[in-house]
Amino acid sequence: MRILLVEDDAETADYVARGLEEAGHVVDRAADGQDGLFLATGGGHDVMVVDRMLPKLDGLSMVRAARAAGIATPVIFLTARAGVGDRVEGLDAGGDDYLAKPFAFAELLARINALARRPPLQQQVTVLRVGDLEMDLIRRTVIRAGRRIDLQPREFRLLEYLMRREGQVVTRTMLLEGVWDFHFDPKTSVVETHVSRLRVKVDKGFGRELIHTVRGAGYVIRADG
Amino acid sequence: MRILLVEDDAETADYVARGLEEAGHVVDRAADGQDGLFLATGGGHDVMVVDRMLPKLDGLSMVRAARAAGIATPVIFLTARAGVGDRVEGLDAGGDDYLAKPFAFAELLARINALARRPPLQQQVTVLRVGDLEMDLIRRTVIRAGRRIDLQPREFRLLEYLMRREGQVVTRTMLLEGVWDFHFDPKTSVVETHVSRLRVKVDKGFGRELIHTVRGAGYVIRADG
DNA sequence: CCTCGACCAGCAGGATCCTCACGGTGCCTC
DNA sequence: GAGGCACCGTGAGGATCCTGCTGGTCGAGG
Repeated sequence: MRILLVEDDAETADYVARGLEEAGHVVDRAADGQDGLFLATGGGHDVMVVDRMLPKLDGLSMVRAARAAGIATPVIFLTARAGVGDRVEGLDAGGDDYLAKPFAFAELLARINALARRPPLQQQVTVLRVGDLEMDLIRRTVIRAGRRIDLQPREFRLLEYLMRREGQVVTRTMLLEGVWDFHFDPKTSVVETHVSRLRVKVDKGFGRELIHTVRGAGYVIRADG
Repeated sequence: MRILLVEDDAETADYVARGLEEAGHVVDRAADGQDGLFLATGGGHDVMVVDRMLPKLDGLSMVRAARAAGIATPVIFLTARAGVGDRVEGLDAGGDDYLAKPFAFAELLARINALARRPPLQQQVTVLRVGDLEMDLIRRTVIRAGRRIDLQPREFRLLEYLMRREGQVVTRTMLLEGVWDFHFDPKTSVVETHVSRLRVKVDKGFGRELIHTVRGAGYVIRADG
């Protein structure tokens, strides 16, 4: 999930961004309302987390402007003030939720999930399965045929990306964007290298291969054939 | 607080869920007894609010099944019928409280708060075990392979947090919130320092290690490799 | 048989993590 | 209230390990 974080306090921003990234999300950051609005209008975010008090352009105005520009992305406001009046103001401006500082990160995460219209925690997909390969997203473990497989962070993201698109050919460009956050061509064989490493761990010694190369196109993960 | 709401009538469910969320709780929802039971057995709820009449599996049976599965979470039943006989039935099944529809939301909230403050009647977990490591929460003692281990308060909380999530990777952010009550990034190596100290006491000299670091993610406690 | 894409071993740089010594804080004792 | 002690957070320095790149090799497809 791609989340836009607009927060001027560096400490809070770092904390939130770190937590979100640990939870597997991609975070775009802005330190003031002007930059925030710019990024927001770029679109492509699933949720925005916006501080009310911001330099240059306050959070309320930023969200109003974004809404006026046709951006419908759900918004959660962060604020030091927690009065009812503020809450109404925030919701009026097009905010969807509201969180008073200081807040527990776990709560923010729960609200983000709620807003993104994802089913609540217990119901989300937490286990991906392709053939006899199994990935538990919460425990962060991968098991094939009963044997645990240890993966590096990047390998884990790569495998997750593939497994979420079982049977679908995934292009290099998709991988570079979704797994590496590269929005350009590195002109190296990063992807191939990691697919190779992944194969050694996931496919080698298990007989049937799951990761297949589609020449000229990309890769697929698939249980059959 | 995390609340499980099991209610098939969408209107009532929306109403209750919204109210609870506004009161600062996190709400997990299910529309029938089967889903409800599934979520309930996932654990982690402080209170369950359950309708008596549910599709697939009625509320009473659901709670009985949950109790049988070792779930001690307090339950409040919602019901259209308000007879004394029903009340007894509900309490017999393992319900803790009872509310007849239509009800005032404020009353539900009050009862939830009352229930959550009460220590659950069933025997709660007082001993955590991971491999040959054993933590007694009441005596505040830790024993591994028959040898007693003395831990400092913070070390104890840290180990407890890990053990309660055996096999699950715990991020630094989770630890900072759950063990330190920090809602910001201290930008120091507090966590690492304490994990290090904990390891010396818990793992050193016991051969097999229980606390593992997952680079780029966090830590896990696990008995096997 | 030639060409181009794919594969992968090896390596260096850098990010992450571990450990340790130090000092601050709060509590207890006298 | 001074002194001592236990506990904990800080930050530096070093160890470890991940990761992206290079370049040689392989093999499919034409």
